[in-house]
Amino acid sequence: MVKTARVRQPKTLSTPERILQAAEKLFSERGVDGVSLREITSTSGVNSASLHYHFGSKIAVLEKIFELRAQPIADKRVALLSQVKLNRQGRPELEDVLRAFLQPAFESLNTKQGAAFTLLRARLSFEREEIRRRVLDKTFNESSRLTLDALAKALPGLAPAELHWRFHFLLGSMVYTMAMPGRIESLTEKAVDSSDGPTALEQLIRFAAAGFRAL
Amino acid sequence: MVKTARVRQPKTLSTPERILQAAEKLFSERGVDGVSLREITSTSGVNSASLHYHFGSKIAVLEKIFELRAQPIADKRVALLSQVKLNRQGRPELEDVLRAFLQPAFESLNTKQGAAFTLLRARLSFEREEIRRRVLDKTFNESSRLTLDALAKALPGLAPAELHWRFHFLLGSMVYTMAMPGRIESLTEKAVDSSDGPTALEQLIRFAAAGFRAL
DNA sequence: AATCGATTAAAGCATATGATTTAAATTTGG
DNA sequence: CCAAATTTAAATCATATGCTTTAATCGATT
Repeated sequence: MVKTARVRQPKTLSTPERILQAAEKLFSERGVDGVSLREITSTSGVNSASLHYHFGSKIAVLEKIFELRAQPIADKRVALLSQVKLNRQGRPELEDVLRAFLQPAFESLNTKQGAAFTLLRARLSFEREEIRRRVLDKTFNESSRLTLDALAKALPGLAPAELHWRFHFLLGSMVYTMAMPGRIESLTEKAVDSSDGPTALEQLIRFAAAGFRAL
Repeated sequence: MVKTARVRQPKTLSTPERILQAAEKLFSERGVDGVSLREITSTSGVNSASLHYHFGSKIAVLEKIFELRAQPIADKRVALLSQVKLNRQGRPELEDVLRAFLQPAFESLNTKQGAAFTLLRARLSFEREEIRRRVLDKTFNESSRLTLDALAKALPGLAPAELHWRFHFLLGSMVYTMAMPGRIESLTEKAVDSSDGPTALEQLIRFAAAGFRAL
């Protein structure tokens, strides 16, 4: 056994990148409070002084992660929403809106890095208020607002209160599903594999579309 | 300002009860890892040696909380499920099954104590695997299994895989809604008040029933 | 009054934590 | 090549943490 084995990555990654990658993984596995700076630095093979040099604090690392990864997802969401076709009445199809909203998050489950961030993002919905507000809301509020508008257009008869409740439920299903890869419900063990992004996406779209159309 | 003010409760509560109540509240607000033993003891006005005397560790406190509060909810669920009426074909109504499953959790939102536990339970869905498995799964698996069976009966045409996915989404919506009292989505600010248990319950039943019936 | 479980204040232990500093070494780009 | 930027090992700080112990006291039951 080599003592204090250096975990030198193939050096395609810069030090800040190594830190962010390790932190992303650790945060997603055990939450922000469950991870220490020392774990981040030892996992990434980076000196603690270097973390301090580049970021300054643990929360700053978290914020950087979001800055880098959440914005593209939100942007993609906005782009997809703007591409949704309108029918003769100038209304989008419900399923199209749902897909535009959900797809960017789910498709990132394909890459290892994306999956870690997706899990982190889901986990963060249940993190301490302070942390949540700091990084989550600001990033996703714009795309969520646009989605709500599009949903309202797709469902002209639906009262705003109902729409908001159902969007809330959709968020819950989405976040819960994204937060569960691997850790399968003991009950649904064989049937549900939340790491299967495409299937999860299609299933959720079908479920939610019917839910939104209720009554 | 009184120094080291003792927070002597009206002594209707025993020391273990005071510990459990304080821990329940703190855990629900900031998660298990976010709370220290010292916070629990100082909030409850109980000596740390007393916590050690009665429980032995932080996790043991958490397990005791679940032992006391989760079982009644699961029991009530089972009771309500057994009372669901069957139609001529011997099938339960979907909405009745959903209500039997959801009601016990949502109605506990009414009392302050119940709300804290409900929030804790929801939060725990996203806690470290080890903690989750330890307290969550074992408590709710039986009632969930019964619910799945009843849902299958209410939806004879539905493939098992679909059923499991949709039950998974239902769990997500439920947990997410229960975990959000107070901390309102900035977006749905006025429309959605997750602390309004009865409304949340009815809305979720309607949404989920339609979702389960999709296709 | 004596007994025994419950409770307390107080201190302690070993370890972990977030953050910071220093001084030397290394890498990088102009 | 050289100066600036980066990275490193190592140590340090003050504080927090989970958990434990001791010795004294309280309170109710016998």
